[in-house]
Amino acid sequence: MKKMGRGKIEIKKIENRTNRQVTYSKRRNGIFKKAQELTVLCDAKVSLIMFSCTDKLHEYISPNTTTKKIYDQYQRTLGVDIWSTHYERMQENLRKLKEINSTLRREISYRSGGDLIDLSLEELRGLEQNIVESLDLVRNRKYHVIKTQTDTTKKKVKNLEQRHGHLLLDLESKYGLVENEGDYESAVAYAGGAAGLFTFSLQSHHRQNPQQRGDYAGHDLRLA
Amino acid sequence: MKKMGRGKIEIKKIENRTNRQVTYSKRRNGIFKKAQELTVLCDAKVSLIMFSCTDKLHEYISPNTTTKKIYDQYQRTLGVDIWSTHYERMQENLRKLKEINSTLRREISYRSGGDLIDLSLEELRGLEQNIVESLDLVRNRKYHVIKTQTDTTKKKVKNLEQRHGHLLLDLESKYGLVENEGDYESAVAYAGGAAGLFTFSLQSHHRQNPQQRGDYAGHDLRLA
DNA sequence: AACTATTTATAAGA
DNA sequence: TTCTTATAAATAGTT
Repeated sequence: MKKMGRGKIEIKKIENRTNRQVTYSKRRNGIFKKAQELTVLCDAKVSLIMFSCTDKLHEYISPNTTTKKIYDQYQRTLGVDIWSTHYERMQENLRKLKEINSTLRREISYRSGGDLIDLSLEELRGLEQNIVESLDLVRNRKYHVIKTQTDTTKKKVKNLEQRHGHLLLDLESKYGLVENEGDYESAVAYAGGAAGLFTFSLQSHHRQNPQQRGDYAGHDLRLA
Repeated sequence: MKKMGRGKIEIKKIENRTNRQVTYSKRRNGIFKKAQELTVLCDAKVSLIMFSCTDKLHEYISPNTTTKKIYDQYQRTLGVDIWSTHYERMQENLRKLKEINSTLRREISYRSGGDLIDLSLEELRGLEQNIVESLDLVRNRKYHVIKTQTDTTKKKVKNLEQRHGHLLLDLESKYGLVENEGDYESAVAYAGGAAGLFTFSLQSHHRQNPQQRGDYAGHDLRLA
């Protein structure tokens, strides 16, 4: 058993994993002890955070303070805190978003007929013109949708009528002339699904319930 | 000269200021060296922040990393990060604002006649109704503004006419009958400031330049 | 800041 | 991991 070999080591990465781990553990305790002694002897505040090469976390923090406090003071002392880029950019983003938000709200308000007192006659004319054009677009779209739905419904009806006709012919060829067409409705019901379209189509002649207006103007857009 | 006395010290606050300062300085260097050695020997990452009792800052940070990175990893490792309250609340705020923004944009888009493909027939009806009502409000406001301006103009004209009449009477009483009213215009000019109102009033019968529509629809609302 | 007697930390071995 | 111990390193008191 040789006891020789204890001695100076070169300061470079210890390649032997176990050895490195042992040294890490020992020296870590050494530094922590030193940090604690410094804290006491010199009335200092120390934050010491270490990650081993396997990313194990070890920390020393002086008593009567916290990591956050040290860090806050660190930032304050450096003046430009290390988050400034990230953090201030965030703050700037927030500010911009709020500004844009407010612009958007104002625009919606104008378009809804609010805050008009702010607008000049010229601006009012522009706004009116703009709303008229928008209304035109909305109406065109509405008519398009109605027409599409109507066409679809017509096709369905036509299709049903054809099928009804075929049914009648079938029945006639199998059982002779059918005198009573009272089964028509049940035939439609049997077709399934299409019935709803009639209801919808009829609805398109009802007037809009004024309260439904809120669906468009009533988003709760305030911030929490 | 006694050389004795070097030796063990008790770990408690050094009361002598100078002594404490010297010890702080020496031990600080000692710890920094240890930290650097640990970094190299064990491939660890170390963040060491110290404040002296006079709040002087000293820092060691392992090469190839930053204090921010260490603290970010520290947070991640601890799970609950110490800045969550401030930072994450900010992030949440940003998210909400963006969401609201997008809602507002959609609403404006609908109101301008865009993205209508997304809307059901019922929604289109609501939107149309809403725009009709808004248009009404805008038109009412426009008429009100026009009427107010017209009334103001009328009053100004009436006032000018009166003053003109008084002028004529004055001239007449001083110099006898005035036959030529060619001075009317200069009299108006002399009244000052009111002339512009005629111009404005006349403008109100011009048609809106279509390009001015952009005043309302053309805000650049994209984020940078 | 430099010196050095001593204490303290620690590398290698068990 | 922890203990041991020879040796290296740190440092308290001094200059």
